[in-house]
Amino acid sequence: MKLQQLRYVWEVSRHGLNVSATAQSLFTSQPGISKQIRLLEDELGIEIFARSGKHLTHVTPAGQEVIAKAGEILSQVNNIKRVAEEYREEKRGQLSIATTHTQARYALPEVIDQFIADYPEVSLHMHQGTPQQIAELASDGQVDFAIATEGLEHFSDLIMLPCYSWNRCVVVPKGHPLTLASTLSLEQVAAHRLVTYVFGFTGRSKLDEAFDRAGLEPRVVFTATDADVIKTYVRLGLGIGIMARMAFDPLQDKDLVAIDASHLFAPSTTMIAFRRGTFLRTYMYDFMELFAPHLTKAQVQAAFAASDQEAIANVFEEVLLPNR
Amino acid sequence: MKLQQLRYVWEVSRHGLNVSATAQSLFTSQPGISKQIRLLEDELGIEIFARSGKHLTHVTPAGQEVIAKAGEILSQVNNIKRVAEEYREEKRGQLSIATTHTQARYALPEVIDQFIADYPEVSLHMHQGTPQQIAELASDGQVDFAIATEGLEHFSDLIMLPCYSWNRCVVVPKGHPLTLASTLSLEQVAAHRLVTYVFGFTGRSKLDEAFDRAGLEPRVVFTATDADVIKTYVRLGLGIGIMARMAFDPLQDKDLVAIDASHLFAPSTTMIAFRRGTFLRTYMYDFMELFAPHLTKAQVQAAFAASDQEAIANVFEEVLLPNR
DNA sequence: CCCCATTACGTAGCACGTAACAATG
DNA sequence: CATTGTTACGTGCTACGTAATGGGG
Repeated sequence: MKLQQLRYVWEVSRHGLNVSATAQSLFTSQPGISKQIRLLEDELGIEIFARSGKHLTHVTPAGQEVIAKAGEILSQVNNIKRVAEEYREEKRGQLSIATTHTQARYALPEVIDQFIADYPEVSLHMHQGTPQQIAELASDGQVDFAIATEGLEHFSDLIMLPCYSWNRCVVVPKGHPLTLASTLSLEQVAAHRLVTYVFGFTGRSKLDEAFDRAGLEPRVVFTATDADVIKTYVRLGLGIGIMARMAFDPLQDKDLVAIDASHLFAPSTTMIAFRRGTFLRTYMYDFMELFAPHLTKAQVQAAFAASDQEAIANVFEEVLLPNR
Repeated sequence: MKLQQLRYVWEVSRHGLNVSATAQSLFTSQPGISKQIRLLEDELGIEIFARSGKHLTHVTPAGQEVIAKAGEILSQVNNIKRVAEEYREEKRGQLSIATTHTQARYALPEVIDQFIADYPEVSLHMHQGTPQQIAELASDGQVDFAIATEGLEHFSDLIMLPCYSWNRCVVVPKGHPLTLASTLSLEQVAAHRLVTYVFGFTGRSKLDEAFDRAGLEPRVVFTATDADVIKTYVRLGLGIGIMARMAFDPLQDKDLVAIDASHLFAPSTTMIAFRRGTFLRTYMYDFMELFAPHLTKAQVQAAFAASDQEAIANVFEEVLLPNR
């Protein structure tokens, strides 16, 4: 059994059982892969892939298990490489983060600014996408961290840690009637046409819940995946905006007014997630701590040891007060 | 990075950093191992072993982590081989069990008898030793199962499952004054000289606890690691025996009398343990179920998923009533 | 008929063994 | 001086690439 054989099997399975495509992506020849897989199958005495004539049709049950374990092995191989990097050059390496617009635009800039000051030799890669895509990237090991508020729950191989809690504000043009109200009520909000996040983005679900519970049916006339677009359409008079409070910039948004709405909606918690069982570099721990000061190396490693999300939640019980 | 390189590093570390000895045990040449380790170190850019002149003195911190991960990988490689065996020939393979005299002599025979009837093609290996040795064998992956009543607790990479609870009897020669007592009391027992298990064997600790709690100081005049020796010395009149009830054989021990003592001591629970993260063959699950009928495949896999021993204990709460 | 996997074959690289060497306790 | 790890060197195996072959949809 060779590591390459395991890698080939794993990659072929990842490429939809297309050996030619796999060969291209690995910059090698396709007969080479075919042969190595055959050799592995011969050595093990089982078929990993079922073939009909000259096509791979599906993965056998035995193959499923072999591939899963091969994945584990390849992941550990990566960990070994990382350990080596860590000891060889502590302050050099790569950091790949996948996140949503909201985080990238409003939460991360100062963190990243500090980080590149601390680690000028670490090359940083940011991927932006939907919460779904973000979670998949982290789960596949293509990025080190996923940062998002929603959509990370359904990946059992991700460890999710709470970073900060936040709430919403209602955004209206200057002089809008709502600015006269002393305290905002859900009914007042529901009376207007709304511009807010697309479902599945940036805590949108908490919003729907609140209206639901109050028996109100909000007239959402426009949805976007980020606050910049929301603000743009509020300016156009399409409706009032509901968005993350941190996305309101008093300097740039002088023509708008943000009205606190934290008493109307349940707070959302932004999470950072990474693959269970991966070795984290020192600078990765430091990045987390920069982003969420309670995520010290010791705390994170405690969460590592915890088996499920419930146990992790217990570890961080007290730090989830809304602060933005 | 090659699997062999990882294997070499792992084995050298297991052999006390003696490359020559490692080479012998692996039936290969020692320059070969030296070279491959060097190549791995070069590829990773770190030293795994610290050298003084021509001797390996100790493992570097980086090496510690690399070796740990290499161990994981080798264990997964083994799992892959097992998966293949499982699908290739479900009813053939090996089963290695490490256990104590008590289990081997009194609890296992009928189980093994049934097992070899069910799986004539599985070659069975029994290792006998102290609870300590047993746990180490299982923890190193040298045996599939460890079966014992004590000494398995301190190995965090072992999953322990409760098999059955049992209690003790007092064994005396026929006609001994204690046979006249209606119900035995601790005081009565403590009045005699005792022959029982060595500390750390077969639930000895529960015995000491009971006397301690009653403020009694038993006169233990002889200790042995197994009941056969205990019975022998009871026959010699050295004292009265306290041992597992199941170790009294009404047929062979006609010259002795067993007096139930389950009301005097807390019950002990015999456990079966195996390494976390190893693939178990179908016949291994079946063996466990033969030994302890509540250990069905589903139950065992539930325990697999549980993170710690507490969680496992919860799974099996109700099956721990003394029954032997 | 195109796409794709397998078979055939030649080559370059490398793992491993033997032998000689060096350093340590 | 015995033990142990490293260097040197030769060889046989094998992984991989190119080219040719064969099956399926």
